[in-house]
Amino acid sequence: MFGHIDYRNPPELCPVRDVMSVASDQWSILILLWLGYFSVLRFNKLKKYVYGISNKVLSQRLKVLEADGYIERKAYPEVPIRVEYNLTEFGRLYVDKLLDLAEWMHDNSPKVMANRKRYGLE
Amino acid sequence: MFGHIDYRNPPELCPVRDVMSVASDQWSILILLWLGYFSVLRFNKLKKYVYGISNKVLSQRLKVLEADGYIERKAYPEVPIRVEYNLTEFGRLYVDKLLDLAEWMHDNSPKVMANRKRYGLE
DNA sequence: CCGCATCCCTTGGGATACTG
DNA sequence: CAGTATCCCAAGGGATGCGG
Repeated sequence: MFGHIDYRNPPELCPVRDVMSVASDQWSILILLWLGYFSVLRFNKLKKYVYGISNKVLSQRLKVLEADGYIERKAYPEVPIRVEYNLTEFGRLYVDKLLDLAEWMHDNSPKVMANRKRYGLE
Repeated sequence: MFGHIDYRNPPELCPVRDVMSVASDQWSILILLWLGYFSVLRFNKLKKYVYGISNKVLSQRLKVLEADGYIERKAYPEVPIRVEYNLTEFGRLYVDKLLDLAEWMHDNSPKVMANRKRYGLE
């Protein structure tokens, strides 16, 4: 344990592992970052920005992120229907952390790449 | 793009996505956190703490983390062989960020869980 | 003890077509 | 337009046994 967190448990018994598995999922991170950048995005815009994501995965991730309280979904009953996604206040807090992390990775990716090369992988 | 990072690219063209895919992998995170906590760990200890990980995945993640420069592997040619893993200086920097994130998730997991319940999932 | 090699299996996820 | 439903595939990952 680190202070009070015990990762030495399966996800069912460790909320942190559980929460983390959603929040640090690759696709979810990208979704959150783009929502942070644009504030509001519709399904197909999101799909365009989160390059390579499929319909299925996008809608699945959006549902989970909504359930966990990171994002908000608003549907306007027009024809054709219009749906908008945006961060909640909670989600915004998390995105700030993600941005910090992303910035760090950007700054250090050259180092990582150099390491890989030297190591012989890739 | 956020400043200068363009996530709107496949991982091959976006180093950040690439680096992130290693660094924010679920198993890798747990490995790094435990190494941060104990400073030095041997293979089987690691396997014990990173609950649920298999031989195969553990050794694969260790190799990648080493290649990317987060950890260091030292093999002592005894019989039977002894191998120790520890963070590099670079890895330590990253773990500090992870710890911050983990702390945040710990603090907020009740909120997330409550959200989920209210949402009806799970 | 470390960790590779094997085998097998599950399941995440891609592509596409379709509907409210 | 926003998603669901379907089908299908590749690959990640678990368990185990062996070898250095």
